[in-house]
Amino acid sequence: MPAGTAPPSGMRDFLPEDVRRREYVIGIIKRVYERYGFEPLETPAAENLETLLGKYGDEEKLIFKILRRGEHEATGQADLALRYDLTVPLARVVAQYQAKLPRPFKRYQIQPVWRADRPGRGRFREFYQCDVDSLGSTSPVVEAELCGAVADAMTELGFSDFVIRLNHRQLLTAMLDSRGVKPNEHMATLVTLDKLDKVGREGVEKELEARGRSRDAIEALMELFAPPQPSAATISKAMEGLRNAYAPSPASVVRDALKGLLDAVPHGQSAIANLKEIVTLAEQTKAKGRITFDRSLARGLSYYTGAIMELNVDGIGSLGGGGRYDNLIGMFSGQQIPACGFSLGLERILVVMTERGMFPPSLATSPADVMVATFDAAGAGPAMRIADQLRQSGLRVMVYPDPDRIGKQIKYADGRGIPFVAILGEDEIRAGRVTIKNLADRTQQTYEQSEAGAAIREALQQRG
RNA sequence: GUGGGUGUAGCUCAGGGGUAGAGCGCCUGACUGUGGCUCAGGAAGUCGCGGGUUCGAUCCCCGUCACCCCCCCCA
Repeated sequence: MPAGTAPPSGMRDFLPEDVRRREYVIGIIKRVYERYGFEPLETPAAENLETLLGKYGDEEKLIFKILRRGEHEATGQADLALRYDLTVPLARVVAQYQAKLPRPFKRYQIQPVWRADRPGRGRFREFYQCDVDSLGSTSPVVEAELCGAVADAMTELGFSDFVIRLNHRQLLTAMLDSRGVKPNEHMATLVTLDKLDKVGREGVEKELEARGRSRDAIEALMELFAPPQPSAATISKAMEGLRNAYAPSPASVVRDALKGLLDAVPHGQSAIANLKEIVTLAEQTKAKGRITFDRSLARGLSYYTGAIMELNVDGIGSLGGGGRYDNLIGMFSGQQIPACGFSLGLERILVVMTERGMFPPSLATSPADVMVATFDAAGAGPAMRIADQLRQSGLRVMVYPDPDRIGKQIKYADGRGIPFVAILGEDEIRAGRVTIKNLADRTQQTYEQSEAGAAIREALQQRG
């Protein structure tokens, strides 16, 4: 086996069938985002290295760096890097074009990003993100609308079991402060607590112990982050018919949970008020009944400053996430512009949709409606002429290029799912006619060449 | 980065110290202007790579690489 024909690890080739599926999903997401007034944006694959550094926290080791070129290449130094996400490039763009862009500015962006991660199920080194962001407003309307747009897109894609988990960075900070966790230990502690939904309470306690936390400190943290679930009955009622592990909660349940937290963490007051507003507003959107408050949701990126969100379905990691990042743009321009966004992971969505068979059958389309078959080289000219004629009547037409045995040509068309073959032999050419063979019902009929297009269109319509 | 598993034909995989197998796919013909079925034939593999043991290794041993799963992290 000749080695080295596989694409780089964690990166994929997309064969025609793959591209159709991807474009189907991207098309739906775009259409939904456009409905909310988001505008398209694209940025280069690479950014100056300094643009990316210092924005992500300790995930920076996963950035794909690009060596300096030419005579400087030997230094092994990098000056560029492939973009790690779409949010930091957006912040750069907004800082760069402040005068040109409206405020608020709403944009969506669907492009690949690169991470030097170890590939795994639903995890790639090159993958597409579908970002929506609103810049220039601190209103909770922004968060609520983003949740609504994401829920709308998921629903249009056919998902019925997704949940948007919600939390707040400032609330997390207040919670950790209240239990005596030092600010420089916040991130590491949060990363551990974030695993509550995956490894459970025991797993988290073990990991905290391994990180050197005292038994008392762990108790205090768990009491706050993983309290016994008094409302479990309410929740299970609310999620009747849903089989996912993440339970959406009615807005009232979310508000009750937040009220309870306020007593324990008075310093989280403004964050809690903010979350309540978001949840209440989101009730008026497609996110209604999809949102749940999750006090252990942390998210790794360090640029978040306010509300944080994560989109989940059962069986795979998150399908997307986002949050508010009011200070990021200021890192580029000096002028603080508040911002909030949400990112959908296209590949994860595709993995789940493929497993669940969520693509419409019409996606398995053929490359053409008609294939023109000929018997000898002399037929090539007439074949191309009639192909052109058929295209003008709105059909997708390909010409089989070689005068292979006719059976082989028909077999090719059949194998590609092309429903009709236009047979153009000596007899037909002489008579100015063409034989149209319907592969599905094995019938064929000879037409005047000028009438063939209409006949095929009609037959196609009847097939649906 | 950790633990486990797998590397044999284009694909899915079987086998086994003595020059390599199946199914599917592909090509040719039966059928010189008609596909899905059938039949006959054919092409195609330094058995992941390097070393060791052996008269002889694809098989046993050591190393190495790649891929898959778990942990980890994320989209």
